[in-house]
Amino acid sequence: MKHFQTFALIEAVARSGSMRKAAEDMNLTASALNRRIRGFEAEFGSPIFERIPGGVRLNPAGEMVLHHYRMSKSDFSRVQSQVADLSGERRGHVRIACSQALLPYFLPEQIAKYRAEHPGVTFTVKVRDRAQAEQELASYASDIALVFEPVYLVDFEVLELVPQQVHAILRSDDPLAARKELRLWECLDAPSVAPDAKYGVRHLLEFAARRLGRSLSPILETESFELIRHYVLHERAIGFQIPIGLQAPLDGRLAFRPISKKDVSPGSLILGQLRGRTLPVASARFAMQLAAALHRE
Amino acid sequence: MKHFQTFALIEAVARSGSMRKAAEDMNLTASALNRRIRGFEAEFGSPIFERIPGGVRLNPAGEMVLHHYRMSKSDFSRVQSQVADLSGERRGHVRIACSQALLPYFLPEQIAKYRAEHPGVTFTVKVRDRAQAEQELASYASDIALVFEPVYLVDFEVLELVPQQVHAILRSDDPLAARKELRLWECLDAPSVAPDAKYGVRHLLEFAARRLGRSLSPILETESFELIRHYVLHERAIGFQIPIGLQAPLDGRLAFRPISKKDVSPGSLILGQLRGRTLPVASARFAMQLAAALHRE
DNA sequence: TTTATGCGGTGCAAAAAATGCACCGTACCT
DNA sequence: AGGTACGGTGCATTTTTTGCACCGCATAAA
Repeated sequence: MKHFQTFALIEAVARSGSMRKAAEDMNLTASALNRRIRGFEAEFGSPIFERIPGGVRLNPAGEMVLHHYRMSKSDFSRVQSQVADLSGERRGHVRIACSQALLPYFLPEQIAKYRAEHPGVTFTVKVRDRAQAEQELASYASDIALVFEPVYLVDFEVLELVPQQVHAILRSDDPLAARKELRLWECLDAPSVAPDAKYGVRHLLEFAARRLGRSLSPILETESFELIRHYVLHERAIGFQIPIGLQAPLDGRLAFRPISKKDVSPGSLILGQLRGRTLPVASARFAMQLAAALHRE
Repeated sequence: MKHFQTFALIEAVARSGSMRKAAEDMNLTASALNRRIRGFEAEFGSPIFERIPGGVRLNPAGEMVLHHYRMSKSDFSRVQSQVADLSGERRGHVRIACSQALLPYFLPEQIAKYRAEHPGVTFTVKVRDRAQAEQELASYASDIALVFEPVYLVDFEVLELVPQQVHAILRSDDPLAARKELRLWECLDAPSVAPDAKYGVRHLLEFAARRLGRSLSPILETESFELIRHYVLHERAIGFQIPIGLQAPLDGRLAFRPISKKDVSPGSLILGQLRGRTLPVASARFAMQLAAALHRE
């Protein structure tokens, strides 16, 4: 939208820390950009950038301005979306920040389902860890978040919460695969393939292991859940993941077994939005669909 | 602010119901205005005005756009005010909607007191009845409201509440003036001068009279509290008012006596703002001063 | 029914605003 | 000391906005 143009320029400058770089990003010359910034500052009544050697940086006033911009922009697009909705168009764009575990099965299925009913709606999916996901909401960069074991929960409004028990991922020919449920110490005895420390699954495991006086010493530690799933096919090892990210492949070479609740307490997969915010129609409806689907999980 | 210009034009058109009139108000030609409106509608994706014979009218989409604008504008000026504040300037503008009773003594004193400390702050005072005052807040036309016995209280956040007993206004030579406190039936026997039905004082009196099986039959009914105060000097009659709007004139010709709480229950004088809104610095500080002053009443 | 008035909308030329280019002074880094 | 990259500015150029004149249309008065 045109009336936000100056703010968009400000945001670009803030992001790149340099007027010239921002000017290039936004397809105009540094001089024009410079004048717009200075024009805004004059009109606003106070500088919003601190001029530092090598570039510029937002000052506190600028931070406030930028926050105002992001709020306004998001509210405006909400209005736009609601208007489109009441004219029966069912258009819109949904921005989601989610944990990795939702990528292989849950989200693609849900998005496809939604788009089957509303082909005019488009999606942006950002993969974020639990801390970043909340940041995404707070800066109005995403509309809804779907994360496992979020951390702060400030300004985070829970729309749906579903407990997820940590599961072990192992080869189906592994002796342990014969069991219905595994105990944690059984898993700790085997070589393990674990997600990075920033993930909720790892956190739950470490906590539970410490309670047993043991510790997790993975032979492979990674940020990629996909790598975990595939690695256990190549070496006898145990991976960990929550069930929503798991689905038995057709060839039957992998098995998933829950770890006993006596050892590892279930974590929460949480669907949420920024507290107090009114979402655009498409996002709100999609969030409702997600909530219903999670409820059935 | 320049980036709100198009919205300001939209607001002007909505207010006057005509592009040509609005164009004149905003000092540009109808053609330019027309193009800006159409340009906005195109960019927005939907018409916001309904073209009717004789002019235009906002459609529901337009209502939403206008509401977004008023919110954004108010938030932007809050940011501006906070920035000015943190640079130590103490500038700003406070917009108040209040009941008539506050005009003679309370508000002028409070405003003068505030301006003595912060000469850079200016004020707008709108006199509104209790229903209109809440409307003022909801449309972001005023920052704070100070009203007697507000009606709806939806989206109205109470900052301070002070009970006010209805007082009778009479000539000091009236026999009843000898009493410390009056009973309602005494007042009903005398000719009365009452505020209009939309005011809280009248409402409380009617309610109390009905409880006694009596009714108020004023010889003079008016919207002007000032007229009430002055009329009782000319004919033996009883006026009604809350004490915050009363202060004995120097010549001692008027007397004010509370009506017994046994007959008329006290009403509430309420200071409030729009629920959930963050006020500009000056308004917030002035509201705090008002709250403190009311607390002492 | 005719006429008159006022409305929104449009083509075109003039005015205003934003932009691009070339250049300045300055602070930092090598 | 020299090189580089930064923000800022004067001026010609381009883009956008505006004003004027005018159209078609609907309502209201003659």
